[in-house]
Order: sequence, then C-alpha cells, then structure tokens
Amino acid sequence: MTQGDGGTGGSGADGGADAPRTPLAHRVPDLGALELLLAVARLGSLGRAARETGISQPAASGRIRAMERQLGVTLVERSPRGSRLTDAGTLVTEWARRVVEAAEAFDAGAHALRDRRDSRLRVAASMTIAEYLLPGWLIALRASRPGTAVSLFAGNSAVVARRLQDGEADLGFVEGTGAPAGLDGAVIGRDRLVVVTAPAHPWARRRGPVPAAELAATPLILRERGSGTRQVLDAALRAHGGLADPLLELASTTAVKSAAVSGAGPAVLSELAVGDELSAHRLVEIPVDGAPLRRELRAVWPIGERPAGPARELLSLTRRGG
Amino acid sequence: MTQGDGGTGGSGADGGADAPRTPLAHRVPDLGALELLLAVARLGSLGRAARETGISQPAASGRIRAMERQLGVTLVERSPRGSRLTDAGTLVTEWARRVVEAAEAFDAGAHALRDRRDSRLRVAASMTIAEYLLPGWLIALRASRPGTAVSLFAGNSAVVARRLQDGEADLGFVEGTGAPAGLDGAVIGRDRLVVVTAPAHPWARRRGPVPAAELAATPLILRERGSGTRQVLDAALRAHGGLADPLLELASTTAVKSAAVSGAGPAVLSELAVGDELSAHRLVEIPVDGAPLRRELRAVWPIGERPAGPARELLSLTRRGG
DNA sequence: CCTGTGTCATAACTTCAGCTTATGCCCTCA
DNA sequence: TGAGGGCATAAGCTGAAGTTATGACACAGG
Repeated sequence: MTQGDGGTGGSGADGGADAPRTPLAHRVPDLGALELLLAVARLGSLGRAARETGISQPAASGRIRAMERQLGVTLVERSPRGSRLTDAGTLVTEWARRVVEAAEAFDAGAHALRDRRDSRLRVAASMTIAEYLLPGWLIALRASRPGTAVSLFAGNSAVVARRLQDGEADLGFVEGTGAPAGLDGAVIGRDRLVVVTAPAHPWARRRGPVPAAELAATPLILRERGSGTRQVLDAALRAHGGLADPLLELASTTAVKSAAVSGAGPAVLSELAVGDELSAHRLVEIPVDGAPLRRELRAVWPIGERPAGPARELLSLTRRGG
Repeated sequence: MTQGDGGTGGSGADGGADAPRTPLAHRVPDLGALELLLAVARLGSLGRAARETGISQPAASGRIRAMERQLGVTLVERSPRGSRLTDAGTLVTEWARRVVEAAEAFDAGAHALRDRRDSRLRVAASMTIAEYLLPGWLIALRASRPGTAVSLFAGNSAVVARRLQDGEADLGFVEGTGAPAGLDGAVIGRDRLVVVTAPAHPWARRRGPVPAAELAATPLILRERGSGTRQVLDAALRAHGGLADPLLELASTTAVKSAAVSGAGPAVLSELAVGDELSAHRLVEIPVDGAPLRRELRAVWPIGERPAGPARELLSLTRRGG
C-alpha cells in the first residue's frame, strides 16, 4: 500500500502515505500553529502575525516552516515586502479555520463549566443544547458583552427546572414537547428529529419516504427510555401503532450515532447531532411521511422573573432564526 | 497569566478576566489530549486509552490530570475497575469531538494536497467544494477504501476543466449554473446562495422576505467579478434590473464573511460557507423572494471516460443526498 | 483467605519541540 | 544611499510530555 512517497526524493524520511496508525496529533499542526497561520493570512506578514500571537518573529518563521515541512506543502509565499498565502495555503487556512473555530467553542464551553460560583449569569441547559448550541451562543455573548462571566450546568429537563426554581440558575434551556410546569419560557427554535442509516442500509436506497407506520414497526437504535428524543418519538408514533421494541438501547447520543454509522440499523437523532455525519455521508437521512418529528427548544425562567441583564442579552442572542 | 485556579478565589472580578489576550492554544488542551479523552470515553479505562493512542499508562494519567487542572473541572471518575466520564466530562468530550473531527478533515485535506504525483486518484475541485465538502468525502473514502492515495488540486472551473482535459486529473468537482463544455458530468448536489447580514442590520428585523428587485438595487458585499457566486447572482437578478454596484468587492469568501459579520452590509454567500456563523448568530439569513439563488454542484470528467476504480468510488460517496 | 490481575498514581530521569536573543541579508522607498 | 520593514539562520535555554519502575487499591477465584 504505502509506496515511497511522491516527494522529490530527498529527506522525506518520515514515511510516505502513513495514514494508518500515527495518532492524529502527529499529523496535524497544533492549535498554536493553526492560529498563527490564520494570523498570517489576515495580516499579510509573519512578523506582524508573530507580534499578534505574542511570540517572536523567528519563532513564527520557524513554526510556519515546520508546518510546511510537516504537511509537505508550501503555504506561504515570502517576500521582502511581506507574506502572502499560496493557493494551497489558502485552502489549508480554511481548513485550519474550522479547527480553530471548534477550539473556540470548546474554550467557551469549558470556561463556563469551570466558573461555577459567583458568576453574573448562571445557565442551566439540557445536554443536547449544551453540546451543540450553547458554545456558539457563548462566543456571541463574549463578542457583544465581553467579560460576562457565565457558568453552565447541564442536565435533563427536570434538573434544569429544579435549579431555576431553587434560584441556582438564572436562565435555562430545554428541549421537549411542552413547557415545563412552574416555569415561564419562550420558544427560541425548533429541532427536528431525523431518521438516519448508514449509506448501505436498504432504506437509503428507497425512492419515497418511509411511512410512519413502517417506522413505528421497525426496531430502531435509540437512546434509553426517558430521554427527550425517545419521548418525542413515542408521542409522534403513538397514532401509528406505537414504537416497536428497540433494536439497541444506548446511553449516549454518540453511542447511537456510532452504531448507526457502523450499519447496525436505523437510528433517530436530533438533526443537531448528525449534521457532520450527513454532510460527510457517513449517514443518510431517511425522509419519513406522516409523523411530525419536531420539538421545540425553549428558554425558561422562574415565573415572573423575566430575564434581565446578562440573561436578557443571552436570550436575545438565541432567539433570532434559531 | 494563570491565576490560581478558580474555586473560592476572592475578588469577584476574576470572572471572564482571563479571556482576552492569552492565545487560544494555551486555554485549550492540545489535540493529543483531546484524542486521548475521546479514547477514554470510548474504552472506559485510562490504561486502555493509553495503549490505543500509543503512549504509556502513566503518560495518559498525567495528561488527563493536566487537562483537568487546565480546565478546572474533573472530567473522569477513576476507580480501581476503570474510569468513567463525569457529567462535565461528557460535555467536554462532545466539544472535544468537534475539534478532533475538524482536525481529521484538516488531515484528510492536507494529505491529499501533499500527494501531488503518482496518486491513484487525482481530483481537481473548485475552491468552495475543496474547502467545505471534499475533506468529508475523503474521510468517507478512507473509511471505505483505506489506503487510496488521493491528490487534490483546487482552482476555478476553467482550471479544473483544463486539468481533466489534459489528463492531469481523473475526477473534477465544480459548482455553477451549467456543465462546463467538453466534459461529461453529473449533478451531485445543490448549493444555495444566501443573503446574510449582521444581526443588527435593518434587514434582520424585517417581517417578510426581501423582494428580488430590492436585493438587486442594494449595494452588496460580494466576491470579485468572475467568481462562481457572483455569476449565479448576476444571472438570478438580471430579470430584476441587474445587480447594483457592489458595496465592497473582496477577494475571498472569508473576507466577505468578516465584512458582513462586522456589519458593513448585506453579503451573498454559499450556505456552505456560513453554516457556523448562522448557528452562532453572528450572521442572520435574509429570505429573498422571487430569485432562485441555487446552483448545482457537479462531478465532471472527460467525455467518454466514465469514472472507474477509485474515482467511481469517490463519486458514489458524494452522490447520495448531496 | 490469600493470590493474581486488572486499575490508577507517584517518582526520577530523559528528550525534544519550541521559545528567545542576536545577527545578517534582501528589498523598497524617500 | 541610508533607513526600515521583512524574513532567515544560529546558538542556547526551558519545560512539557514521554519513558521505566514501583506502589496502592479493588475485585474474582481457587
């Protein structure tokens, strides 16, 4: 499989097409290098990029060079008047941007997770929302109100409601079919549950949508009973004979996804959870006819305590278009 | 820079205090650590995760511990029978997964960029497709046909066509309104152009959609003349009085995006390019009435040379669901 | 009840990637 | 022609992350 690598001979010592066992981290430049590359792209000069990222010019120069060696591609065209990205560099920079953005989301989330006490804004959110939406909101909040300390607690709807009522959170986010009792709230968006299979599954080759009754009768890969996804699905299929016994019952969204990707059978998941898999065609969406697999995403707060200050600000960020 | 870690820390002011100037790379664990965390989540044991990622058990132990210290959160519950993620750990792991997936896409893309010569499959693609779709396809290809060496060339439609005709590429991908002359092809998906503004822009508060004629009459932030986006937009608005002089004319998708985010005005971009910005509400999509802002994504190849082998495999990966 | 096998943590030592400062060359512009 | 911005090279330092070796703890089985 791995023929000698195509490079112009020379010192390509580190082996050619070495996809298999080297860990990702050895094949991808580290976050600092990617950030530096973005800075070079933006500022048009290694030196300026170095200054912006707080390192010396030779360090930046060396780092970019090391990255070029690692990737085997020239990224930057250096001239005595500055540095411009090559075509390949432009492409690499865009890919790098995605990594850095994911890292920013990670950072925003992790930061909120740490702050716990004495924060100006204490948020409690369902797992799905905390996983997929909240980091983005926090980044937006950081942009519009820098320095707002946010703490995050994640749990199921009941626990979120509890924390709000106990005064341990200022604003909550839950998904589900109805508003929790004892709380005020507003719908901030909608989430669709989608039926997905591996591309090789027979359903992926059907012409028309799967009728709700057939979906109901088919054993599916599902989250455990009690999860939000499961409840919505149950309700939607009640009119069609009710949900069959599950094919697999797994404890996490991720486990469900992996099972589906590896071809175990059809799964039902939030569209938030499967975006990447769909666009990479690791999973295929199966249209369903006759069952409304939607649920509302709601912001919630204790009755009467309309959000103010930072809570109001965050709320307004979540509302448009969600 | 690193103040004593959170906790009881006195002066309430520490909230958000450290967000601003430390580079991202110092606040986010590196890719190796994130990968390790995913392995722990999957395997349920530090030792097994260590083995899988090719390091020693103490190294894994130390790394996870360092990550917990860095984030200020306990991620893993250790026991003499294995390790389980805490609730916070589950959340962090999901965020980490996004970073690692972006890194995998980066790696897949970069690898193809390097291989250049003597690859079994030589792909030429438009920038938009190479940026947003191809890495995912390459990952899928790697999964279904491990070890297929792919090389990637990115350029505009004309250059892609050229390379195919010169026999320097086996399969091409372009976006646009029609199929390029002299090539066979198949539509593999559709791309929608979307009008976006910063959330503060007046259009973001409108009730109804913007009529095509108004869009045509409004100065927009656009890519330079000749770009695929610009061509489609031109064609779609010809019937409505033609495109007004641009507000700004920029050389890269990213530049257009930044200008729009910072409120310079409405921009028109591929929906592929603005997914993140929309979900984070840095941009808002403005519905448009009366202009079909769609374009086809096509796979193309020299007339008569129907793709075979790896090209055929890649093609089939891209087709479902587009 | 002891022993084997898995788990994780600690300790001491080593290595290497990446940083810094100092310096030189190249180009452009006034 | 000299000043200034931009990049590269060289030499030396530092610390993060790795290794091996070992200990403590829990459970299962003879």
